[in-house]
Amino acid sequence: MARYNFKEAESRWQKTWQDNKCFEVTETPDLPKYYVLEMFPYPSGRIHMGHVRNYTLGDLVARYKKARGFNVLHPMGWDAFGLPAENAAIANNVPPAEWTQQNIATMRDQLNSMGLSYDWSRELATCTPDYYAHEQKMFLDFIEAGLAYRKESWVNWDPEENTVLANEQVIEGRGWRSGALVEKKQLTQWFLKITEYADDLLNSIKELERWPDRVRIMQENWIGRSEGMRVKFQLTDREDHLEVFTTRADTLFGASFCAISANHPLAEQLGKESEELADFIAECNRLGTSEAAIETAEKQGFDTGLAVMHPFADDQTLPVYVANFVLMEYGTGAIFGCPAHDQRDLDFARKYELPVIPVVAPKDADPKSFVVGDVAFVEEGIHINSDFLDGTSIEEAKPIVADKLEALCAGTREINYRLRDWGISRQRYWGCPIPIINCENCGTMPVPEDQLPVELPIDISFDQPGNPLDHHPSWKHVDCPSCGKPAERETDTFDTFFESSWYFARFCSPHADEGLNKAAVDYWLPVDQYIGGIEHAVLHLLYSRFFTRALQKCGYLDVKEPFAGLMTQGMICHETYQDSNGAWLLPDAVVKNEAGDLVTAETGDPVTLGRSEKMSKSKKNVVDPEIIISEYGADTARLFMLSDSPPDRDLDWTEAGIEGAWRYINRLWRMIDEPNTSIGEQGAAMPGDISEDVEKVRRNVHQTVHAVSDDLDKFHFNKAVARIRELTNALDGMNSASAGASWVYRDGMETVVKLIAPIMPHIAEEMWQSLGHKNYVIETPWPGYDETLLVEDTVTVGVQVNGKMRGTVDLPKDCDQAAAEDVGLKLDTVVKAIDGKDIRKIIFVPNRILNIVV
RNA sequence: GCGGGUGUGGCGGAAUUGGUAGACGCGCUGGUUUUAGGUACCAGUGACUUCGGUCGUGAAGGUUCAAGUCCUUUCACCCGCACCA
Repeated sequence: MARYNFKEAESRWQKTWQDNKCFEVTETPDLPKYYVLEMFPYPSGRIHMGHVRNYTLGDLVARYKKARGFNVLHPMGWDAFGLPAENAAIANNVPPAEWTQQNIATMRDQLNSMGLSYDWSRELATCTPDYYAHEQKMFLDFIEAGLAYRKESWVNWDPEENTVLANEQVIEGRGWRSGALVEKKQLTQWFLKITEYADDLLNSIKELERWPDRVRIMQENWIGRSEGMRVKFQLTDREDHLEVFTTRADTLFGASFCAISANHPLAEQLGKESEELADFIAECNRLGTSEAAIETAEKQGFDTGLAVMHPFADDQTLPVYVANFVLMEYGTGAIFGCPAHDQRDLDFARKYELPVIPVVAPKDADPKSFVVGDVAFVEEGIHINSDFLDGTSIEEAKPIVADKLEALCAGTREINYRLRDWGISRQRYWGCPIPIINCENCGTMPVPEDQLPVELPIDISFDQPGNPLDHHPSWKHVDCPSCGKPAERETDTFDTFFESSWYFARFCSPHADEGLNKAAVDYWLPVDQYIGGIEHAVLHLLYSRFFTRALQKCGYLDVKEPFAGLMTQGMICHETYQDSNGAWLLPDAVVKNEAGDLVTAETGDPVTLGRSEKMSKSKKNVVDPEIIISEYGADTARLFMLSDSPPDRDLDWTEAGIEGAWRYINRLWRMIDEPNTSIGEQGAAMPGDISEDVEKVRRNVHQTVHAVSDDLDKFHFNKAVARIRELTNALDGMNSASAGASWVYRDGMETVVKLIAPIMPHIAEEMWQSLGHKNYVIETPWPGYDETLLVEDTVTVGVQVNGKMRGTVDLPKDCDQAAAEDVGLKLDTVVKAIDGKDIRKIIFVPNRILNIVV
């Protein structure tokens, strides 16, 4: 028997597809289009299992839709700007451009070895001027359209390296390389006005019907629309007042303090007068800029000594604190604290011994005795201790307070968003230069269009800390485009989310001089199916949605939503291993000894098995896809990726699972190479005499096509695989010599080949050829099915007594209750369970269940 | 802290609208062929059992003739949080 030679076959088919340009497409208006896109990778060096899963999913969809007659656009490119290239440059002294290009070359080869159906003629890399030139133009158009502006904003600052740090570079409040305490520092940066679209982005989420609910909810929460009040608190002994945003103005009578952010103008002003306060502010600024760090830090405050008047009671004053949990970015950067009904405020009040006055009590509670302990009362209730609000519910109270505050000119209704404008300036080298020139006389000048692109210089050095663009000898020195006097280029670059916010559009016309060719973009967009990691649920996807709107406003394209369908895949997990010293071990370094215990391959020392976790370099629980592909082939890897877990769930990588996939592929091959039933002639008519058993298999073929099509449409890929396996089990088990069997076997095998083609394209082509076909599977349409063969004429119905299963009966389909009772009541097990008791009721659900209640 | 998600045999997972829990695969057990081998094939495989049955979908309640599925409470784990991509 000839074993299936995957190595030879896979590279041969990959070459065939490429040589024949099988996946290159053009706009064809009379064909239905389908744009399937996987999130393009950052060229980190080698592909990892997450990529393999992502691209296998995309390829399956692309090939399936092609078989169903769509004109499928399926491109691939490289998200090539980013921090790792700079880190590599510093660590290994390789220029980022070179490092990136090498990685792209390696990863392109790796992707090709997976047999993915990409139109490589559309490949792009975001680090090439040919790509980023267009986004510089877009940015200038955004400024023109009022969608981009400059303002001061906070960054993580490493005082030792004199450099800005990313959140991931801040480890426990210290710089990852220097170990210096990180500070917050203010810089002037560019922002895109995503908040201008806050309502539109929020409302349109409803229309994204083919997006997972959880992503939609996450985006809704991220935008965080809240209706509330901006309330004025008059400062005592001062002219000015404090403005506070709140969604719970109804709890104003329970206010016991006000707190402002350490970065609030008032805090800064007071900090100049008090050294102690300045120290406290500095301490807050060491917390880092991430929301998680701020919210989880212990609540701390500093009493400014100032007080404000309660808007409803002149005689009542509240102390004003500077607090580390108040964010300047949200609302007005100031809050009023109502400890009884907000846990953070309560923690704070207990710490600083501030009064806790309950103003909402549960319906059945006694207003006089109701107290709040260490848990804030945040549920629905009735107002107490609240003057004119007493007795009202929260929802009733809100408009009453709002009217009152507005009447007193002490507050206004306001809608606030958690969403902040998108800061796009990065103090980094390896990114797209921001096309701006700063002139002492003329100010901030856009680079004139005829001077675009502003190219990133390649001759840079990382010898000194900070941004290489800043210390490049000549790059930043230019003449002002307006007055001609010496000026300086902006040395910041764009956030790399900038590139990924429009690449899906560039793929439609990857070589167009104008960037986005209107006709091409109109034809292909939106992306019909976008596939990628759940980790991008908010930022990348929200930025892209905003960017598309901005591009629409500037006349680049005519769609509002870039991605009509979205599928988010789960992560790849693997068991973890540690040696006796607690050091992590690669799966390769672990073997089973004779006793069946896990030991290190090298020394035989015992190994501790940890639970399966997301594959990560730090825990070494990684498997290199390249090794898997060379050992088992791309089809095996692809099959395994689709077999067990549904796409949106985490997937456990196991050696045994891969072996199972590999065995199945060999079995498929054997079913053509050494079939149990002889394979009927190609194109022969169906013989008239087909035995009952064989007819059953024939039905199975049609039922499988129906079920698999349905599963693929719903992205239930693991179920589709299971159903195909069931059909192959049936075909393999036929083992008959009749003419009818041979005909059904060929029909079945041809169907199997077509069904597996999107999953295991190489062996599908190979089998197709072995079945005597001269064309390619990728050119054949998806199989159809005969409706009349889908329904069985008998069904198995469960028989229960008092809801407990007691047996099953085979009944003609759609038979009536009397017929079912006839058989069901005679079952031994049923008779026994009834035990002579009176039958009170019989419930019958046709074709499903017969339940006898006694 | 806030937000989101997951939980079913030894394991990954199936299970239309509430209607035969465990499809398909992995692993394991026994057997056959005798394969140099991780191959192939057949049978079995939720737990307990006095072999009559009984119990089983993270836990505890509830609704129902009937609950993995609906409701309430609760536990555990995972992910995101704006300069990683």
